[in-house]
Amino acid sequence: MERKVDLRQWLSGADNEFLPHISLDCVVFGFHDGALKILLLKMQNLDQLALPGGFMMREETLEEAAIRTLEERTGLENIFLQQFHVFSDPARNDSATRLEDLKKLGMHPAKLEWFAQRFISVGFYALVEFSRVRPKPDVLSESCDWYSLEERGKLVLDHDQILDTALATLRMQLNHQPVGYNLLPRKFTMPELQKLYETILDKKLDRRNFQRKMLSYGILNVLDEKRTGGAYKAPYLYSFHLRNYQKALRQGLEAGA
Amino acid sequence: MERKVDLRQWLSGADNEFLPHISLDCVVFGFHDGALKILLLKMQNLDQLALPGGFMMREETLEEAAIRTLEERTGLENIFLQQFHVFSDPARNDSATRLEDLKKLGMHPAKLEWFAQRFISVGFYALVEFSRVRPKPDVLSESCDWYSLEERGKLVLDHDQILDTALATLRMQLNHQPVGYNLLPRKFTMPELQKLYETILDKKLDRRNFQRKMLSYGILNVLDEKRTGGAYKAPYLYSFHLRNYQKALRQGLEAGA
DNA sequence: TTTCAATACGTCAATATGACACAATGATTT
DNA sequence: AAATCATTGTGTCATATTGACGTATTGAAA
Repeated sequence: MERKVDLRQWLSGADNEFLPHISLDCVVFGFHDGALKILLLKMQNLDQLALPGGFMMREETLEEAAIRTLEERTGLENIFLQQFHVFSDPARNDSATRLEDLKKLGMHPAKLEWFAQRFISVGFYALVEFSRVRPKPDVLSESCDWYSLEERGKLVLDHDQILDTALATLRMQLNHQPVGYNLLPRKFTMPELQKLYETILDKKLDRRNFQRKMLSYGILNVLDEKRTGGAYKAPYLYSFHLRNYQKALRQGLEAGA
Repeated sequence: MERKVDLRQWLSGADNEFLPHISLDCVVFGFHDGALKILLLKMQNLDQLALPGGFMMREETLEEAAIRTLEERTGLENIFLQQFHVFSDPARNDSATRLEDLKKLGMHPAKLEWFAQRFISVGFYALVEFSRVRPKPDVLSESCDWYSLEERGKLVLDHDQILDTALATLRMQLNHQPVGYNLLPRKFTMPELQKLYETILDKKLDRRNFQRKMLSYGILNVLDEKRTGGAYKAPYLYSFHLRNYQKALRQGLEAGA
């Protein structure tokens, strides 16, 4: 029988089911209104934002811990995620004010000890379909919401660095991971796909050349539908040809070069 | 004052200066005789080979721990290394025979406990210049030597998987990391560079097109020397134009496509 | 001196790329 | 109902890049 212990239970006094010194932080990417968004938590009574994170139970893998964490935070199952870096600076979480903040939240001193220890944090990035996410704060936070990359302020601890590394990784793996498939809804238009590439690569691409190259890979199905409702000419809808897509990713695309 | 505690000291009874549950394993790549080699340890009294690994001291980063480990194993300083994956399967190091083996080595029961715990291991790959390495076994092993990828047998625990992942990572990052610079001696010939690419990518490349592409990047200095001594026509020697090389890597080469 | 096999340099057709033109569309405005 | 509009779909063309291959050169070995 599986024993599920979440942070709320644990904070309320259950025995410690987590491995010490190891944590994980997730950069959850979504794509909405032509921009990359990330999921951030606002700590209770504080003006600081933080990446959703968690700890590892004694009998699960890092990936299982990340999935557990993200299912709680997003309401989604089968989340695509990749670990990308371990952050291990001894000073990364010994912020002077951090424990004070937690004490203010009324945390029991015995539990404060847990947060006082040194943590090595494994960074994951997750790709989710924006519209399907139902953000839910965790015990320590008062809100969980989408933020665009520009409007985020300074994040807690080294979370800015984690986010930057995630972005750089996403950029490097864009042609090797199913980024489009996981960030876009099942049906999407070519301009939407292009905008996604432009956002991640942070550069403009030629509309016509982009389309030519994308179609040449044979990873897209042109659907017999158009996206009506928008202004001006209605673009075709596409979906991914999953088998060809995965095959092409194994070789590595070269889109946006 | 820095306090250095190595595995030997620690095993001999010093206080535990290592973080629990966290280990690291290094895949050290060298290039010799036109083939990729990796550094492996042979455990005492056992026919098993293992990757060089170690633990993390309470006040160092993962990278510092890996460098410390590798300096001991290779005699080199300034080793190029990259973390590439964390291996966290709860069952990865609960081999039935493993503790028995360690007991046979005469390890103190108190120290055996250390090895009995669950470990999350961070995988690093390192690129070194083969000829400069002076392999040195650690306390638990009787030898430390180069092996070609083919002649290695089954490795301990999940080290086969770690090695395979390192290779796949190396292949993917070949055009983004200074692989040639770190694996080859300062002066090298074009055929040597090509063979390196062919080995890592595991495919033949056209000699003339490879040279054309490499030279087109402007990352190589043609030296006024040739490699004499070999049979037949003496090839030119090259060295990397470090500034251009690093600039080109940031964009990502496309060699061997 | 000849032979040899590998290196250096070059050619060329096929393909891919980057930059741009123009017609078609469907909602909005007149 | 017609004109307008910004965007989308398709196509062109000069240039650059690629892949495949040919030939001359070199330095050691025969």
